Amino acid sequence: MDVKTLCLGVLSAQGEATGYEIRKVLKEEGAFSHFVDAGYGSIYPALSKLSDAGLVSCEAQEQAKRPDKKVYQINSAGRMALLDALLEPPAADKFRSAFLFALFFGDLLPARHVDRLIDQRISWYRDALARINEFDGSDQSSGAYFVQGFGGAVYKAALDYLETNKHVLIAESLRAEKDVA
Amino acid sequence: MDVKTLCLGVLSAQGEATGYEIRKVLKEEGAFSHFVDAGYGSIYPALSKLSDAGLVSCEAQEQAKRPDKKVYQINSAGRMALLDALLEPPAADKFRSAFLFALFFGDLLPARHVDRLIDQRISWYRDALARINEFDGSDQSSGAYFVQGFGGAVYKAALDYLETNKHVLIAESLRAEKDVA
DNA sequence: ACTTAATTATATCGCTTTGATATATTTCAT
DNA sequence: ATGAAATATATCAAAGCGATATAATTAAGT
Repeated sequence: MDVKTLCLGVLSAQGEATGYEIRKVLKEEGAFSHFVDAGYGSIYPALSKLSDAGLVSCEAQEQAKRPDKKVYQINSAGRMALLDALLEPPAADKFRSAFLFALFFGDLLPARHVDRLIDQRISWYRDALARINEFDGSDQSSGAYFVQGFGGAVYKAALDYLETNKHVLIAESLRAEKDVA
Repeated sequence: MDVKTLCLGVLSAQGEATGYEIRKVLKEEGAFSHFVDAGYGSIYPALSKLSDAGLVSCEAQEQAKRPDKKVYQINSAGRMALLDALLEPPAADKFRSAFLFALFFGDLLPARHVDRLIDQRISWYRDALARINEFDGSDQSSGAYFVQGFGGAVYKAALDYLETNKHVLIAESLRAEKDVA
């Protein structure tokens, strides 16, 4: 997904925003953070290009002794460009997990390490689930609500699986360690 | 996740392989394809670097009228490097979905389009689920089995959610379209 | 009251990855 | 026999990533 489109989406949903604020929505506590990602290195150039293309307006507020604060806002041409992008066939979902890659080789690793890895991931998923359920559904668009529900369902399945099956893998891992000794 | 580590992992699990074969395991029907991804543009340079660093051996088989076929094999230094990499704290899981991003703005899109998007994603998840369940658990390591189970659980949750909640979103979308007309 | 840490905010830069493309042969199906 | 798909390596521009620099402001800890 093109970062320009992501920026247009955020500006469309949130009204005006700075690059800094856009990154927060895409990467940190924001509603989009669960399924997109973009850092400063792509957001700032994207906003410049959008501004050059006339898809957003940029109001530079002068500030004493620090760089101008640039507040961006989507315009009607930008809204059309966003729609065009949304109507194109979306790229395949992409899931990457260094955690699962490591667990795949769990047999080579100390049981203690595997145990810690899974525990950390369990608490990560717990946090993510809590974070996604924070949003109140009532004031959202039906699309946003649907997406939130999807995320919740997937997180819950991942969490349940880890909690239910953790001990099986650990037991196996401990058994393998004893065999070596 | 560094592509060099991914290559070491595949070579460790599969024995000897060419760059072409490694890509298949990481990207297409392979066991790793569900949670990692790498193209030729990163695999070939990674294999060269690994070879330079003495972590894999490379047997170049001369072939008439086409470039040498380079068969790589992990060695003991490579196995140690893999272990080192696996013991490091794994990067956070990353999930990206242009599909969910589009659905977030479902209210702006024609109901027919939303309908088609969801149907496509349902059949994608059905395929993925079938593909992941193809593997027979009996001959796998316990780590691989655990990872396979995780993938299956998550795919199933995603599929169930889409099938159960699709009609709600579509109904809402159709209602919105009538309101405009 | 004082200092430390976190937050706000923009920007750059090297490195890696991506996605597409080029090339050339063999194998399989029609 | 002809076209399509698979095998296999390689390169390249464009994009993105992660880390870092800068600098002021605000919140928190002691």
